Amino acid sequence: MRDYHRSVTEPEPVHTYHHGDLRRALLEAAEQMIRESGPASLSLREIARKVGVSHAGPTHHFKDKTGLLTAIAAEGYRRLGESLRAAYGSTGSFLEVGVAYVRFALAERPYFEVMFRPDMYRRDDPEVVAALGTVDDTVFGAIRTMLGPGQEDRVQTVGVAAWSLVHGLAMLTINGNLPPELAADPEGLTRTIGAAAFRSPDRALNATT
Amino acid sequence: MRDYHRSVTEPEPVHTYHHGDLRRALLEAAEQMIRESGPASLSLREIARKVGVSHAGPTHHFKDKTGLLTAIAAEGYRRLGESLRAAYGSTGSFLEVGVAYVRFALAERPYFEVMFRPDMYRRDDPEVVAALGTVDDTVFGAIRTMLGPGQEDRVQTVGVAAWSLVHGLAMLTINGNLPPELAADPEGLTRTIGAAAFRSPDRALNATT
DNA sequence: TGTACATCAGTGAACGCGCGTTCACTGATGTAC
DNA sequence: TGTACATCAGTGAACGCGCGTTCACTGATGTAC
Repeated sequence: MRDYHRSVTEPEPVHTYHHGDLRRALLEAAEQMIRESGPASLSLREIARKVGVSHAGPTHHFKDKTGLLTAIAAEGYRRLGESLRAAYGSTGSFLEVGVAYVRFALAERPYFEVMFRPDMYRRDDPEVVAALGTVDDTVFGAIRTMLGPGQEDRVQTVGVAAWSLVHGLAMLTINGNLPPELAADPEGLTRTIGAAAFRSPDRALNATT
Repeated sequence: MRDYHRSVTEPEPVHTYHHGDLRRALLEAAEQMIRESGPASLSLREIARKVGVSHAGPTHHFKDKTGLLTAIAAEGYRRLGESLRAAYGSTGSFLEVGVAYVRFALAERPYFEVMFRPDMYRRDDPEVVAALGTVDDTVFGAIRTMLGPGQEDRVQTVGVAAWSLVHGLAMLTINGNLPPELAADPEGLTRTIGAAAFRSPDRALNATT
């Protein structure tokens, strides 16, 4: 249960016996189906069909449909946490954490979409809560470092501002609300507007002086 | 068709005859049902039931379910446009346009949620396109005024940055991702982070100088 | 003012569908001895 | 090494459900004369 995602990179373990790795296969099929048609039209029976298993099979690995979506959300938060941590670790830049957020939203769109449809899964699931905590730790750690000491009262506000900016940009890009020439380079766009808001006071996004 | 929304404020026209104003009644029922349980679980039959009409009734006013959702999206963009225009008209402040955006998202949440679920309605519907155009005109007009002449190349970037910020904030608030103490005052929060990013270069959201 | 008629909003039965979930089951696996 | 048994992953039939859409219809309305 806790390492099916790591084993994604391992060689397929030859489908002898019952199925071998149904749980992971179901999650991967679900991810692909969400990528193609969004999470709304997802059906347990169709996932089972795609994997080539009886439609009652999924029950043994996920209590019900919500259970499967909860597993997807948890995995999504885990991957997001890893992406953000890796970005911060390799660049030390808070801006690049934001860029990684947008990159994740677009590359792992199926996860991202489920994660932010809280009515679709159990938000109080322990794995979800734990993975979310990891994301928070990374982000707020980066903010505290960026702000320096004595700025604790600004941490939360800066966090929400940054999160809003990249989350909004990701959503608008995914939903096709942006002009094509901007949507074509989401990471560059993130750097442009992120830097304007968070990096250079003298070039902030305004004109009132 | 084109004025059912204006008549919302008029006295109920006594339900004699067939129904009188089924179209508007259906839209209002839909709005209320979305407010209670989100747009995903919306069903035409349930709307008809709620209004007290045969389940085949809606067909005469909306070709199909997508048609009804398209009408809701169009109405949503119309109302959003009015809200933003009113905010700008009465304050002349671009920041207050952003505040009005967030206010709209929370107060008219059913519309907002449908508007940004493009898979649920026909985005190329003429009414939708027209209403969207009005919104754009208002926003970009405000930006151009704020930036002043000779800044045409920054208009689009500033627009996307501002939109991302308020859209992200609205989504995160709606989805319950923000700490309760911040979510309690979304307008104040919008002013705080909006002003930081767009108003005072010397107080931008950073600390790297 | 009165009659005939066209319009069209709303009806109700019927269609076919795919869904999530339950349940008794089968049969391959791994383990105890 | 071999046998008996417990485990549990996956099966397939059955359930009951609500849905969107179609269709021939009814009956109230408004209009033409």
